Amino acid sequence: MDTKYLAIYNHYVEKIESGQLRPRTKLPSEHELTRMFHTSRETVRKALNLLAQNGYIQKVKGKGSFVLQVDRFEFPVSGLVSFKELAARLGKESRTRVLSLKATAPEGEMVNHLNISPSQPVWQVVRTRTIGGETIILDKDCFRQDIVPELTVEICEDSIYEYLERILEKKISFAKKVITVEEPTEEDRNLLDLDGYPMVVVVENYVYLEDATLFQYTESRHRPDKFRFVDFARRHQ
Amino acid sequence: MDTKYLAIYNHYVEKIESGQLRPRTKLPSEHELTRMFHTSRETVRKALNLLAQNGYIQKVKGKGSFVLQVDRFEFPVSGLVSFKELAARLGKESRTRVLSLKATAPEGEMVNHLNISPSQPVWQVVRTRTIGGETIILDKDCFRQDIVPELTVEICEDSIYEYLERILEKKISFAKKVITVEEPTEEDRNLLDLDGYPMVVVVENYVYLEDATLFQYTESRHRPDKFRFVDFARRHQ
DNA sequence: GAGGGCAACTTGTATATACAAGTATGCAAG
DNA sequence: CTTGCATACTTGTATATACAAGTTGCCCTC
Repeated sequence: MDTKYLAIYNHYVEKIESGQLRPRTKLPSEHELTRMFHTSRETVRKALNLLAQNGYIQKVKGKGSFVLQVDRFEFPVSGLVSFKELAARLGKESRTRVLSLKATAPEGEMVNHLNISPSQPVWQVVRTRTIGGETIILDKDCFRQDIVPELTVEICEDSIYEYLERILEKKISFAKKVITVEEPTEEDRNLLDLDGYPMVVVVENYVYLEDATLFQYTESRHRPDKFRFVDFARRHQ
Repeated sequence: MDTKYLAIYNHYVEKIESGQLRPRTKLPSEHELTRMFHTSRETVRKALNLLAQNGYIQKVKGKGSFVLQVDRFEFPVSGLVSFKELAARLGKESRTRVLSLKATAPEGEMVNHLNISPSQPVWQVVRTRTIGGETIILDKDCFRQDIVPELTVEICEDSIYEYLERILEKKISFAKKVITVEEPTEEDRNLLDLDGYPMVVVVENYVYLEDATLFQYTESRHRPDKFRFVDFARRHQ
């Protein structure tokens, strides 16, 4: 709700996600919107382009903007969403257990993943995620200690992202994800309710701040039957 | 190379992907770029915002635009890329085999997936993809026949996307993907070199045209060890 | 009735301008 | 040496205008 164009964007995100605007509905034309929101056409267009980018509407030259079907309440949603946000959306009972939390020098692969010197200490966190009584996700996080100076079990049980953004006022900017499928390790078998499943889905996550410094590497290991990734992509710009 | 801002965008995509511009390099300021490209600042900003969206650069208020590390030559790349485009990028020897191609009424699930009436005939194509001697992907495509009137084995062996865009001049606009992991079916076991792997990665793909009509549903079934999905996402806009 | 063409609409691109806000630099005062 | 401030830079937002290009509907002509 910061700027004008974000206000317009959020206004329509709400209307579309809540179902007040059905798919195939035509939005008012850009000229009408400028009148409705007492602003300029370029500002309206910024909002509409954002909506189109994120899959809410489709713009057709000469015709107008039309509401698309959104079904982004699936698990897990594409993009950058924390476990806590996800669980809240699903409305399911969930639990995060912190298995270990230690400050160490980065070990082996971590040096490469975080692209730092071995002398730069890091936080290493291992957590399991339980939904509906089943332990489904094993998260192994690694944070640069110079960026996250203090970390407690309580914070890890809650939401690390929330702590970073609200308390430390660090702004998470973007992330790269790599999804692969592997055989479970001994650790996976011990910590997860694998239920006989012979593979795990591994999501490697590289998280960057606004100044493009890589400050977190996460390996998220999922039981395959509970894994689901949804992606929306436009072919050309 | 259509419009000015796309020309600037493509100019820097090339320079960044080819390595001529190293990560952490600072781009010229927006004012400088307007002079360099003989255009206006807003046009430059359109190009830069596109670069930022797609993970090529990071814009920092008060500082400038900086080149990010791009490693999008991984397999398969995120977004909407056809198998032929992918194979070309990887430079590997690849082969597409058409196992069946028939025009039928949509069966069972297809009616739901394509959201059409049972009287609307469709093309059903089953293909396998072989890379480096191993048959790794099983593709089951379903196209609306009113949109794709003619389809031959030759086209299916080449690239259906290319045929659609170049010959039919249909413009693919966006797609939704859902990635899950399942146990292989009898069909998977017969047609793929599963090599003992007990699961397959299933990518459901819903492809839409510019007028937002859903015209294709594809189920792409991958051998898990050869599957890889890369995603780039910005947290806020 | 069929077709062409004009007019009025839509979104897309490009330009110019103004001000806000974050960052870096250097200089002067303490 | 440190602090604070002014200044010149950077990107972000907002506005107004013009024209291009695709779509729709209407009217006129044949």
